[in-house]
Amino acid sequence: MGSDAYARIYAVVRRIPRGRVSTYGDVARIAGLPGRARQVGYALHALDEDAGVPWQRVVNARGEISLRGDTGLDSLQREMLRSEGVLFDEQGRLDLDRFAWRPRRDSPKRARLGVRENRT
DNA sequence: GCAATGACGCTCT
DNA sequence: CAGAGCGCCATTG
Repeated sequence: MGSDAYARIYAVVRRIPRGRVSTYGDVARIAGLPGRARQVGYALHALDEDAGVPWQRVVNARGEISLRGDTGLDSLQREMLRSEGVLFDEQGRLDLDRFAWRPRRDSPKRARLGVRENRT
């Protein structure tokens, strides 16, 4: 534990703006750990509550909350995201084309879809 | 050190 | 579009 990889992962997650989300695979890739999406899951699982890392902004590539329901964290994550303006459909999924965070380059396509601001 | 597990992802059906 | 299968690799028992 205490590995440098975890620190990189946390640093990337901290960069995700409020009202946006990223995926495990994207976080891994941005952190310089391509193909290690699962390690992102381990890192977030071992995370403390008061670590100041917005773990709720990380979802899987389907735009769905990937937590298992037995801990109750899945509902917590959905609530936190909803309070940030991230909307879920009836299938419990969010639209990655609208809410996915794309660092280093802002796609005009996404801007056209109305992501530039979150107004309830 | 081997086998099973998992907050994942991509491809094929 | 949904489900199943396979690949991936750090972590755990």
